[in-house]
Amino acid sequence: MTAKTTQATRETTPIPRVRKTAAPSPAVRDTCEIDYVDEVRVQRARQGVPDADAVATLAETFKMLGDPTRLRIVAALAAPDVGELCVCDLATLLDASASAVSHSLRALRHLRLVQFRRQGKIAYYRLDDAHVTQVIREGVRHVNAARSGHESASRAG
Amino acid sequence: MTAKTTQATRETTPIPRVRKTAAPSPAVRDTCEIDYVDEVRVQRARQGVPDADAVATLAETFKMLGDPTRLRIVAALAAPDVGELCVCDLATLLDASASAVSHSLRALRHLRLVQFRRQGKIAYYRLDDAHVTQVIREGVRHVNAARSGHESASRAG
DNA sequence: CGTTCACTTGAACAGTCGTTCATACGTCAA
DNA sequence: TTGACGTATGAACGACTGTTCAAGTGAACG
Repeated sequence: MTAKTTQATRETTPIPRVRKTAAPSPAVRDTCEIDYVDEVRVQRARQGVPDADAVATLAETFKMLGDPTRLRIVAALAAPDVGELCVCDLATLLDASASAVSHSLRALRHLRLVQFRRQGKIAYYRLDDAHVTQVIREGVRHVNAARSGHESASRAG
Repeated sequence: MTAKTTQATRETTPIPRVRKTAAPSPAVRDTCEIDYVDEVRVQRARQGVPDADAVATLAETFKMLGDPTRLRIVAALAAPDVGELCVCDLATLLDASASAVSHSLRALRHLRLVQFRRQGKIAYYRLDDAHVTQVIREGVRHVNAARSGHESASRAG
């Protein structure tokens, strides 16, 4: 994947540690004694962490893809030239019950990851998020590559 | 994100449905009566779904990122020029207990998403998967963009 | 040594999750 | 209208998850 990671090099020299200002009673605290082992990097790291709401949203999306059934549904819909599939076909090709598929689709719909239309009795579902589509496609490609070829082609970040 | 999605156009004309060959007793089956509503697309979809092991691996990775604490840890380590952080600093900047952070890091380590080195008492953790690093960075960027700017800039897949 | 500190780990608990089962809804054909 | 069918949904159940708490490990230091 050639992720251009601009990370700091390994620090071997000990960093001057910053002590906490007026440390609270040791029984209450569950973090360590030192305020920051490396204050500069903590500052940088802090900027990389979004606020609570954004983290919750992002985590929900990942969690949605963390279930095998939902992941397979999304992968099926993300396949080239598939576009849309009905609940029946999804249940058939995933070898799952229509109920389980419907429940999964409901969850995916709730997060706006899929979209659906009705045509008579049949409900056709399709993906509704380009980012997720891209992530899934790359993820599938990555996992397949890691299994067919030799393993780790992308260690380190 | 401009995900170039090559999906089939919406099908408006009804598709000749393929009936199941010798349908089993209706009480046993939980899928629908029809074998395939759209056999061609099901074939394509099937190719997009990896085998069970690959799906499990991919799902585990997503599930790992689906927890807010672990996601924040990874996001912190994925920030530019951070490289590595110790458990103490992570606990401090995430406002979490050292125990919770250690447990989360253990899980991330188990999936080889992070790597660590020891220097005396301190354990320094860094990301160990370039794909995950990239996905996290793009995810953070996406969520931030969706929150600051107008909302859905990337509907449809 | 013995203490302190950063970190790890196991147990335990409350909360969440995904499935199945039964049922209900709306559509279509007869 | 009646029945069949595709889908949706709520309840319920077992399984899992992430946290806290308490205890433990090994390194540094006096």
